[in-house]
Amino acid sequence: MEYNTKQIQIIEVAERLFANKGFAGTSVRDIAQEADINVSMISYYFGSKEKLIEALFNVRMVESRSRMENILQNEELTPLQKVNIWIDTVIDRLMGNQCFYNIMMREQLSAERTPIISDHILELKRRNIALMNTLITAGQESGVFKKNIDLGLMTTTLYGTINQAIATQDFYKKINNLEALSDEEFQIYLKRKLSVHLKSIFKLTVSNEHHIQN
Amino acid sequence: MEYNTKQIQIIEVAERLFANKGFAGTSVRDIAQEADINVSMISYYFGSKEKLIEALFNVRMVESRSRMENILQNEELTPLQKVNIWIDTVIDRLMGNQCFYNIMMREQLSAERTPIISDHILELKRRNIALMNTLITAGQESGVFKKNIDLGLMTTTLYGTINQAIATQDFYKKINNLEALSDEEFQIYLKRKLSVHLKSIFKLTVSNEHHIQN
Amino acid sequence: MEYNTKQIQIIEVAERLFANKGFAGTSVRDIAQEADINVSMISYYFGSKEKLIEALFNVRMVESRSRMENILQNEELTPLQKVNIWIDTVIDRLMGNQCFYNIMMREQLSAERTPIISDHILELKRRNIALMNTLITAGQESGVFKKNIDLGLMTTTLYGTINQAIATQDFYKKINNLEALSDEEFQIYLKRKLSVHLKSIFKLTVSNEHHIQN
Amino acid sequence: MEYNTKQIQIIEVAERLFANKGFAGTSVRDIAQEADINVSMISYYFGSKEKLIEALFNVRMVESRSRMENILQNEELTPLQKVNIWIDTVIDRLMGNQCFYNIMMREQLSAERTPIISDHILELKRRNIALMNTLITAGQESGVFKKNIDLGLMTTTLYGTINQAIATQDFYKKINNLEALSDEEFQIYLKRKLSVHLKSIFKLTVSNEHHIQN
DNA sequence: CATGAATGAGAGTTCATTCAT
DNA sequence: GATGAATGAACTCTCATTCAT
Repeated sequence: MEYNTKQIQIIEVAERLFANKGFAGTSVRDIAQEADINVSMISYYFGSKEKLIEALFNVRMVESRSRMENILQNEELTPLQKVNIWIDTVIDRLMGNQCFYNIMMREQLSAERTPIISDHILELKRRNIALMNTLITAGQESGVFKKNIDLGLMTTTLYGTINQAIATQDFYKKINNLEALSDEEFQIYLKRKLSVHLKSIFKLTVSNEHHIQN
Repeated sequence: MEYNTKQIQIIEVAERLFANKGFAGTSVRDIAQEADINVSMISYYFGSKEKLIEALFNVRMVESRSRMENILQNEELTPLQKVNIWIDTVIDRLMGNQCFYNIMMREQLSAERTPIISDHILELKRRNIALMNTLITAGQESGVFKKNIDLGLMTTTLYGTINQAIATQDFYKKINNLEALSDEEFQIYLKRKLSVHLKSIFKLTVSNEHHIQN
Repeated sequence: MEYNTKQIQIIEVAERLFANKGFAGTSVRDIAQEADINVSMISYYFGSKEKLIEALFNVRMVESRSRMENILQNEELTPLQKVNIWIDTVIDRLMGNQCFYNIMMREQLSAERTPIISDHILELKRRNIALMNTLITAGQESGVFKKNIDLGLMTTTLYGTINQAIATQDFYKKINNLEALSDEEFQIYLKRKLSVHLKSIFKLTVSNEHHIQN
Repeated sequence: MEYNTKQIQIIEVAERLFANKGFAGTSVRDIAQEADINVSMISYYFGSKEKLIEALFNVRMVESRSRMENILQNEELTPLQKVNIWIDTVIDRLMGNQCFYNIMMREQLSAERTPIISDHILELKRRNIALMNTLITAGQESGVFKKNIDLGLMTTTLYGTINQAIATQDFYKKINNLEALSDEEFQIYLKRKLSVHLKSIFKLTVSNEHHIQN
């Protein structure tokens, strides 16, 4: 499905507003005003407000596809290095698309799910789990990773920690007296912190390396 | 602030609906219908829809107060035991009030925050961080906990993992072929899994014990 | 029809609010709050909001009765003196019950009249016209008043001027730089001005005296 | 500010209803029904019910502007002739826009004034007083008008008498047995009566002419 | 192809009144 | 006799969408 310039523009405005005010809390008039278009354009271009958020998911989901497949194919990296790169990739992806992942989080919290969106999310998760499974299994076979790793929960911790960090970043800023930092500086700071934190957790939880180190 | 039986009933219905459909996505007529009361009752009892969600936060926040203070005061427990009990307490609390914590999560995701609610959340977090800080510091002083623990991120991982697990429980059920389990059974299963998983992470990340054990 | 203390209290509050915000613009809750009583009291004591304004008219109309009859019976006064006293009486009555006459004015402006109130007003006017008619006729017979006086229009001018003066008193104050005066002082000032003004008009219009004077 | 045909139509319906039932007593549904439009049109075209009445004042106020300025510029007329023409102009204006001046009267009676409307009224009055002032002063300078004329009160009498006559026209009709007359006939009759009556009052009160005549 | 006008449904809230006590 | 709880209707306004052009 291809979208023209105007549609992309609408989608981007909608993405920001849906993230800030929620889907139901955002009116098509809000979107139209921010995007500087006529209200009827949303229905005209997408059919309905519902279809607009579906379009948003289409665009963002397609974008995120086939980005991670490459990590695994690099044969020069150790499994742990791959895990670390993967962690950084997820951090970058989530932090770089906070609006979108905010909407996705909301959508997951919702009981009244739009099938198309649910399908998108489900597929994305399956793919992520599958990729990670390949990665972990390879590590286990070469003996550097523990057996009995609950992949589902590890993924939950990875995504959950990042999502929670994004959702509560204002609080984190306040608690750690980082209010002097600019938005950009703080984003970089938080990414770095999350990276170290999550890699540490994964190393300790997943790998056997620390046995040797200590 | 005290609420009568009818008000409590309305709050409970509202809690469920706000969790399922979001605040903006839930109309006062939806609530009235579910609670089998007249639409005007919401304004009558709470003043407005906005005030209703504030009342909800008042009730739930008051409930959760002074539940955890007791853990720390038990002098027979080791710091790690306290951390483990604390983890289980948080899991029980979040999983036992999924609706409410769903709403709280949504509220955090929102840019347009209700001041009263934001204040509630901020205060709750400060209290949690402060409590955990006491706990961790005690462990560090007795030498069983590592230095340089980022408490903010540890808390983020704890709450983030549980929240993510709750938000994606349907997916988790599907992935792990647990669809045969009843809702109740699955809740118990998930709690157990989360407990083991998070305790493991905390033990590995926070304590020095594994040096000796291994 | 007799009203108890509480009813009188409600009527007085209602009178002020109806004057300030209009009948439709005043809610029974406004009245109840100002009168410091329960909302249901209005219906309880008067039957309905509609009946309340009727009660108000009952009370005020009864009060104003038989006040003017005495003027005519004083045989020591000349017809013109009687007219002048009558003018002052009307000024005092209207200015002293501005709230009530405000409501009466509004009621007259309304197309959707309450029959009982309309009847009250109609009866009051008939009485006033009849009284004045006696007065004027006596003056005409004794030769001091002109023939061909349009009593209806003279009354219209009398009441119209006073009502207009009351309605536009803020403007009059501003125009004549009287804003330094206290409310009470200004009321006295305006009464005096109206008295002189209207007496002058009536003298010139009604009596033959100025022929002699000049 | 320009209004399209539909807006003008709505304004006209609103004018009549506001005059008949008051602003608060008229619902937007009433207006919509009478104007045969959808309820939402009022908000759509004017923003709100409040803005609708402001629009009404905008329209009517603009209309009445620069109508009277011409009277003064005619150099062939004597001051008294000018006053008489001015009286007829005011009668025509008020009687020809009874609905609007009814609303204006109500607005003046209200304590809770809409600033924009109050400003309109204030400005209109200032203009009228200023114009009349020019007229009277010229007459005084040429010796045909008395000194010491209270312009404010004269204006009050002029407008007050006409407004009162309009407000009580049903009563006047009844009192003078004019119920056989059609509405139109009665309007003409009343205009004529008011004209003679007010001109007489003004002549007697304002001019010195009658000194000579008698 | 794109637009602004227009719509009916539904939003949250307030209304005058009634009911049970 | 008096009250506070509760009601259903009505309020103004905004919603997503459709229509005519």
